[in-house]
Amino acid sequence: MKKKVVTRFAPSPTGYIHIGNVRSAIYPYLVARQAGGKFILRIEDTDRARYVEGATELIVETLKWLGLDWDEGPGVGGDNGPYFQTERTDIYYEWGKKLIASGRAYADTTPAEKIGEYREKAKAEGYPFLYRNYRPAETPEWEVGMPLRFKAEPKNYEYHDEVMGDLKMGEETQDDFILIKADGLPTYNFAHIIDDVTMDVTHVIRGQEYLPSMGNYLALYDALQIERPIFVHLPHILGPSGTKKLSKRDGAKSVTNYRDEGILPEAMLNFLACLGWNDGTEQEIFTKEDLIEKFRLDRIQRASARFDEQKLVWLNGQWIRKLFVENPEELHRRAHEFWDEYAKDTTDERKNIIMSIIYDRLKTLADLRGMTRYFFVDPEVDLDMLLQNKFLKKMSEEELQNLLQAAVKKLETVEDWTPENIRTALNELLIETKTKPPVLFSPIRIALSFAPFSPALPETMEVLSKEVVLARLNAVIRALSNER
RNA sequence: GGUCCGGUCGUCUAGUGGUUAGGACUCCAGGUUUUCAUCCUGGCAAUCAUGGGUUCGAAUCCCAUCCGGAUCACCA
Repeated sequence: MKKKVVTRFAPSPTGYIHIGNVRSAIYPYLVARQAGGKFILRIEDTDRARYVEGATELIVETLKWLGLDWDEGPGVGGDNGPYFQTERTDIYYEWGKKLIASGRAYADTTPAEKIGEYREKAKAEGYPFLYRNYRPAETPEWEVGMPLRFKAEPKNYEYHDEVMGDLKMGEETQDDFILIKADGLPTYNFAHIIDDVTMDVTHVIRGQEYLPSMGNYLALYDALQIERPIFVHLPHILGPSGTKKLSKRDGAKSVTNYRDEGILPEAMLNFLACLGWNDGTEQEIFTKEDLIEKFRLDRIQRASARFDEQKLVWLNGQWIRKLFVENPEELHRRAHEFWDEYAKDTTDERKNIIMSIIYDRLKTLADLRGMTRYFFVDPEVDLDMLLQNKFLKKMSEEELQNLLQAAVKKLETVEDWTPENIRTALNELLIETKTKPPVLFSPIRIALSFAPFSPALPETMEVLSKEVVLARLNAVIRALSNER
């Protein structure tokens, strides 16, 4: 019988999840869901020095936001727990003892300074440092509190990686490495293998920085006589300069930063999944369901990809439009926290109307703040914006003033303030003033909003109300005459 | 330095022996929207890292070189 697919995301709680490492959560999730298997969240918290309070919550929050639900792990439990490595020490000790019994692990009380000396010596003599060349002759019986070291028996290993293909690890890649530290906690190198086997994990999906350690891991699977899982090593995501892998040290933003900047989780998931993966077609927009259906491990790119925020923003614009068309209520809900503080006293109904005329100009939800402020408060009159406009540059201030004056007079006559009536009035005005559309409508648009973008004029005017429209036009007329 | 991985438009990529090397983002131009943005159409843009082979034919197969990245912890 074929084994049930089990994948996992196993972050260490040392801070937020950034763009560079979230793919190692997305891909295992997709693999598990596609196969109808399980996706486990495991917290690798054995490094007490780098442990950050609250980091687990941050991880949970990020995964939830992206829509990556897990079947076992913090918050949901499961039969293979605990899901925090610090709570699993008995399991590691048990497996460590197996290795001691088979002669493949030994207690190593060599002081760090001594190891440092060996390393220096090897470096000075110009050959690679391998601890197994300095293995102590006599070792005490192991007990918790002593470092436990793997005893390498180097071999040539071959293995298959779903992304990288068939690979070899020579003897020089295998060494005596620490399994359990002096603080009684296991190292990643040991713990992840024990956890994976005890949790029946079938696919190890992680960043390719672990590739050079594969010799040691393969040796461990071998010594423990456990079956190797399927290996999937993901290429790195590079920062904007393209020269370095994205990392917190170099200011990589957290996934939730993008949420706060108005990126939709659907867009983020879509973007990240397609950074270094594609289905071979020209499709660009993928829903989570599309991804679950179409994702294939063997189509993951081998080369590192650069993170391009511009494309993310474009994709987000696509998703905002898609969401408005398919589920406007949901878009309104998501937009809720992004409205300008000036809008706090505005009814949801009015906000929804504004959204319906502005949504196709939004690239991020955060654009809402700057792009809709003039609906709530009178904008500051900025005559330069008016006078520098490409259609109005040639006009004198007097001409501009007359034009706006004419607009006021015309709009005053509109009784029933509907977009249709406004449109009709503006069209008549076009004929009466003998001007071209850009020349007439640009100053009106600018006078009403003083914003770089605004929706169609009649709709904007309707939402603003007749009184506000007339007041703003008059304010600009006054400003122009003061200027003269 | 040793080991490992990689290398197609500026960026993300399609491509597995025969293609005018295709698409997307960005940028530019035109059009629609009576303005801006959206949207549509078109354009710029890769001598497929370089040099050798193999072959009638190579981005695709082989070798070498170069360049880039990762990793060499009682971190993960």
